[in-house]
Amino acid sequence: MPDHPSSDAKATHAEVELSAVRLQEVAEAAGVSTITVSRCINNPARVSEKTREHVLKIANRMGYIPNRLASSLASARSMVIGVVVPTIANPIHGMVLQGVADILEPAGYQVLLGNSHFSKRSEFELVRTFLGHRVDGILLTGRDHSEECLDLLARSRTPMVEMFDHNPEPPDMAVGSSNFDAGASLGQYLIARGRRYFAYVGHTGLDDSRMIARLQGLTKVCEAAGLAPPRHYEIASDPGTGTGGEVVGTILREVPEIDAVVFAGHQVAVSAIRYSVDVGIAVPQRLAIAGFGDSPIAKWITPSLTTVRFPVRENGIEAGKLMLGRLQGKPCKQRSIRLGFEILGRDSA
Amino acid sequence: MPDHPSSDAKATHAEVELSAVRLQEVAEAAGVSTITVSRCINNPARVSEKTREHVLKIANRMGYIPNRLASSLASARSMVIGVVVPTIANPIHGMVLQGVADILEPAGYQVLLGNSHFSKRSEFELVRTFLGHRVDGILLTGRDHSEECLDLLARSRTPMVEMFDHNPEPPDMAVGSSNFDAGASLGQYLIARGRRYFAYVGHTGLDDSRMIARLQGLTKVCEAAGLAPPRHYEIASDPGTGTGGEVVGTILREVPEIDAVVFAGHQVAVSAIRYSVDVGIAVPQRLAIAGFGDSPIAKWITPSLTTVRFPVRENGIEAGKLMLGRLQGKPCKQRSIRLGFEILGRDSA
DNA sequence: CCCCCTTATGTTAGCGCTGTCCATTTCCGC
DNA sequence: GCGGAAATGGACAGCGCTAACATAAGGGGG
Repeated sequence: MPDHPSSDAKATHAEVELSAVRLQEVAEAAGVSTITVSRCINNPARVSEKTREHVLKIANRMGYIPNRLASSLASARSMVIGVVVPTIANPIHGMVLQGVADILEPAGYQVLLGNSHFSKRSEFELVRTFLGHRVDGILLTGRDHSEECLDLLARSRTPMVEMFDHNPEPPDMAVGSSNFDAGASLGQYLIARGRRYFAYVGHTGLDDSRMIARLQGLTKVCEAAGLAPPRHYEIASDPGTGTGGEVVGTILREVPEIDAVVFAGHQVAVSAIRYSVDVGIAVPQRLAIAGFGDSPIAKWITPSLTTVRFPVRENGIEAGKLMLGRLQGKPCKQRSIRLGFEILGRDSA
Repeated sequence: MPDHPSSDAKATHAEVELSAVRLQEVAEAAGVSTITVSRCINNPARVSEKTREHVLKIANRMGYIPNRLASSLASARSMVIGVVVPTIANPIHGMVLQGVADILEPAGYQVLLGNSHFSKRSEFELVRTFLGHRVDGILLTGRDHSEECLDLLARSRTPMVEMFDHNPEPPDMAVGSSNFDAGASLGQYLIARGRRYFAYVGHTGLDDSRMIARLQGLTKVCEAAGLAPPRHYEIASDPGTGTGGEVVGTILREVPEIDAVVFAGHQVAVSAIRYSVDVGIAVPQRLAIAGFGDSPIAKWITPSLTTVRFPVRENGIEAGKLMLGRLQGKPCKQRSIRLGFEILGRDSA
């Protein structure tokens, strides 16, 4: 052991974090104080051009990478945004995330990602973790959150945007299309084309309020048209997998008068079309099939799928913009942005 | 202004970070030192059970959320892993990421996400940013990185895993299937089924070495079989969009003797099938069509697509495990994990 | 009964950076 | 030439936490 008791700890640390250039080293090399180097990087306007160029050149030459942990700790801004999606394996959320990143990354923010697996409990845990990382903002998917989660968010005063669902009175901010309206519109479209007996197929075990809102919208227009409410079925599969076929058989066996099946997702709807064609159910003559969400396969299958297109990437972009506006202290025009949707009337209904 | 000059800064900070409970407050409330509280959370074994329970109960009641910025700064471990993907909008990378997260999140690590948009320059910038955040490890997609990027990684001694491509001699660690071998295998499959004149369709502007490796593998088996090397075409579209049709027309017009087209992606291959059927090109009789990667639509289109399936999620899982092993200091069995692939011989070739 | 070893907790000194306040310099009009 | 405003740079303290060392307390064998 060396006989420099005061530098022991430092020496040990230096071994761990080998050769990391610190602000102070740059300052010494440039012959200025540390705060000046800091300002050259974070607040260039407060430093003369000459000094700035000189310092930045040296910092660059030394391969200096500012330690954002220290910076964040001292300034209480982390330049990190936490994003919770149900599952990143679903391309939809991938595209939302792409929109988010396309706005946030150029502004210098990084995305900290978490998968809730459609569980409010996991969402809460992720929010807790994100707050531990002192993220500057949090984006959540949907408008259905646990009480304690919202409470935590409110108490921590962390900006939050709900994405991918419409919420006229969000806890903080929100972006998305109305799933209720989408369900209603699709229902109207089908009713206008002569459908009278509906079934709606959701997914068990996915605590997804958007799929429920779609059913509620559909139910409303059924009632308004004096029709029976849609029969509600659930299948135990991921929205991403193609196992929507068998349920069609079940439905027609149990309630033969049903002439339209609306699926909560598009992949399952496509697999239902595939199944129906295979077993000789005429689509759309005998049975209309429709879904929510679009994909190449929905367009290319025969008959092509009548479905609802949501502006997916826009969700992410608008959410990112909303967050950015808040973080930059701009006056917020509106807390809730309502996005539209489009009924893609194709061959299956 | 209050007359406590020494507490001015603190007061201002407190206003910003309203009501954040600190370690010290918990310690005072529990009647122990700060380090004891810290240990209760991070190193429970080093504290008696009685103390731990008592402290954790109080921490919980006070709603204490440890500040990981401070923790990371002091301990030089951030519990964050940086992941770079070309674009998260591509479901493939979404699934890889899901695999990564499924391993890393339960172990207490968070994923910091970055999109390189297939640009090595962006990848480098992201790595720089990640290092600024002092991530504990970095996952990159593919094995094609800029010199300065690898240099930075090596100098910073940050663990790194290359995902989604096979690299027998990685800079640090690697996981993936050999794209060269996949190209070769698909070529052999097609040659065995009587194909003699190949075209390969890649994507312009996507600096994606995996697609090139596939072509090289295909080229090798062509040469080995005494055939002409594949004619190389490129289309200017995302792999995700379905614009592979027109190129088939071009190919057959320019080189009518071509009897097999291999696409670098599956979406474009599917759209090529769709196009061919529409314009009356007999698939596979007149023209074999094959691709890389699988999806429901590849299976369901008529004729269904002959393609190569890669173990996508496994890539993420194995990459996560490799990283975790390194971070936990376990002896590393192998630095490079070779994953397989599967030729899905279907109707289109 | 003392010593050494193990276990439990405390003390100290930072981790690398930035906010605040203050000192100095520069520049201008009168 | 002088007072004062504006521009520029610096000293200091502290963000909230943990590594390392120090100390205290218990426990068993010689």
